[in-house]
Amino acid sequence: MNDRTAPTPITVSIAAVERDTGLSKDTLRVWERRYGFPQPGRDAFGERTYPLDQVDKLRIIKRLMDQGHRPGKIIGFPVEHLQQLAESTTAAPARASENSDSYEDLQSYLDLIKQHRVEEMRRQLSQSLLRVGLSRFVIEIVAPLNEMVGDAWTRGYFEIFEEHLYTESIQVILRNAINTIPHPGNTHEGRPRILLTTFPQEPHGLGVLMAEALFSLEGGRCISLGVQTPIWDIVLAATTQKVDIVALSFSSSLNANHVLDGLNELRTKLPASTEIWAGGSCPVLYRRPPKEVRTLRSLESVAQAISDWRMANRLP
Amino acid sequence: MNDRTAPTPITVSIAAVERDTGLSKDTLRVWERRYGFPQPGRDAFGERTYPLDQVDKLRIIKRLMDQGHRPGKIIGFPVEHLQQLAESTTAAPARASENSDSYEDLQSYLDLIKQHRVEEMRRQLSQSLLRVGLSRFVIEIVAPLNEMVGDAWTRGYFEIFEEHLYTESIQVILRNAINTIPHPGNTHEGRPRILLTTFPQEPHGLGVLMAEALFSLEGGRCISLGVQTPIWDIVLAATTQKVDIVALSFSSSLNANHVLDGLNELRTKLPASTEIWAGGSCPVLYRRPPKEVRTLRSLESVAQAISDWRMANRLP
DNA sequence: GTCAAGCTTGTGTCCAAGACAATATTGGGT
DNA sequence: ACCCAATATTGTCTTGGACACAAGCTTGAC
Repeated sequence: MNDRTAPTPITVSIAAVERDTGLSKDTLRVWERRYGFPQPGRDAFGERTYPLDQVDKLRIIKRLMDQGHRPGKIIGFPVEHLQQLAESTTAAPARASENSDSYEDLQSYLDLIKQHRVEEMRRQLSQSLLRVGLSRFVIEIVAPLNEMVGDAWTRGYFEIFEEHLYTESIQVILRNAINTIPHPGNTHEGRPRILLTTFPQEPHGLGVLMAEALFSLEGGRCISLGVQTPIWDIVLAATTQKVDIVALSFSSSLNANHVLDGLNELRTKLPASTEIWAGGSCPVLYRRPPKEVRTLRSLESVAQAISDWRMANRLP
Repeated sequence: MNDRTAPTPITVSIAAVERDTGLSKDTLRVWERRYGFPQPGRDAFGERTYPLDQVDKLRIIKRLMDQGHRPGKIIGFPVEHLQQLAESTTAAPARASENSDSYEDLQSYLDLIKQHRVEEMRRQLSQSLLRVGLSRFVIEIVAPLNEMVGDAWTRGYFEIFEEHLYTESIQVILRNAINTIPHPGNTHEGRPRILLTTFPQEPHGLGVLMAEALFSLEGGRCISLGVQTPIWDIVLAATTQKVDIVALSFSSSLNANHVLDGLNELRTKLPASTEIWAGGSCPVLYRRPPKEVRTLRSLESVAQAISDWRMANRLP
């Protein structure tokens, strides 16, 4: 580490490559051994020195891997081919299911992000929120937008920082809106009490925030732990906070077995009186829905779920 | 990695220890070889399994190293001795500067967390905010509280979920407060424009949020990317957003070399006209401050830094 | 045709002991 | 008391082998 790059600025150390590409040192060495790429030179001390063009290629490969490609398949391709591959999937698949009007609206948000007009995007989001109300805003605008942004990133149309800009904006708007929801009066005495968080492997927090908005609108009392809470701590928190429901959000990037195992473990450690609700875009939730866990297939079903809970627990 | 902790929940893998202590795998192995500590057991596959008490001791050692101690000197001491050492050097100076009154107040927040009275804590935080104003609230209450909560967690006094409850509460209060700051008028035309984020290894977002509050109060225009932005994306965002300053937050758990290398690399990739400001509790920032980077040793210096920038750039 | 279970291959992480540059500390000479 | 050189400490890099976990493919049941 340090400035070995300085004397010969055309090559960088393995630590720098790890930083720049996100590929671990171990991975870099094992690729070199197995695939013959990258093929760094050596400095006077026998340590690897990576030319910049190889680092660039590694960055592209990493990006394609994030999109689902496997290293062994693509590592041999020349850079031009890889770039083609990254851009070839960029074509926009028109979404037939959306009605054209709202789809146009949503698309305009993507354009604003791509043009980096963050303030204008926030202004328009706020306007939409005021126009349609928080519930419809979350269900009809934020949720599909999330998906479109995720898609756009997968296709390489968005850079990571553009996704960050979007996420931060939505977060600001949603948190602000949640703050304006009046605290539940005594009609339901703030029940159910709902603990919201994600598993340790899940860093995405927008799902939790959307759920918090909808639950709060229904008069539930939300206690959010943010993201990435270890299972044992979820149990501790649920117990000490005396919650009725533990609600979890799962994105599609998660490993199916981890999700199911985690939910089962949580189920055994929580008292039976505490319900577990799971939602999000993770496919396994709906293809092999775990027993003893309520899966919320869509955000529209949140209101019904709360209503069901109140019915079952004899609350108005 | 993964759930090898599940069958015997009292030990953790080397990757988990690296994540929790900030000590690299290489360092952990070489300490074991040289000093005989830590001394993890082995699982069925011959891989290291660290008991939790050893992880705790490692955390204390890391902390003492951040204060200038050297591993070889202290690694043999028993835990109690290390704790004494840690408290004798940290506790006194930090608290002495506070008047006893406010220290009592801060302590009462910790008690509220420990009793899980989240709503009451938020109410009191809001009151404090109203009483002293956002600037003093951030500097005199949130910052020392963060430190105390971090301390409490390393000592095992807090569970992870209690830290999450605290973090979430502060986040709600701060974001709400930031929202109420009126947008800068045309006195400074919203300059400087400041990009805020953290490096990929840094998941803690409170530092960014505190900085955003203070910068905004000074009339700067903040663009936050949230946490964990790759260096290359920081450069892209800084360019497209035409920011004057890139501000980064570093917690003490980060590896010193990674921080310095990352800052140096960022410096070479950003145009010279873009300043880099670095703040947070990471000791290396102040023990070996990198050239061409402005380090903000304390939150109080934020106002001065903004003022300096305006002076240097001929703005009122 | 759909889905679960079993099998094969790909892939990342871990292990070992040795080497050495970078940083901190000590000692000696002015 | 100050500065430079010698010495000690410490973190990161090296090699090649091993193996668990995940993705993809095939088989078989309904």
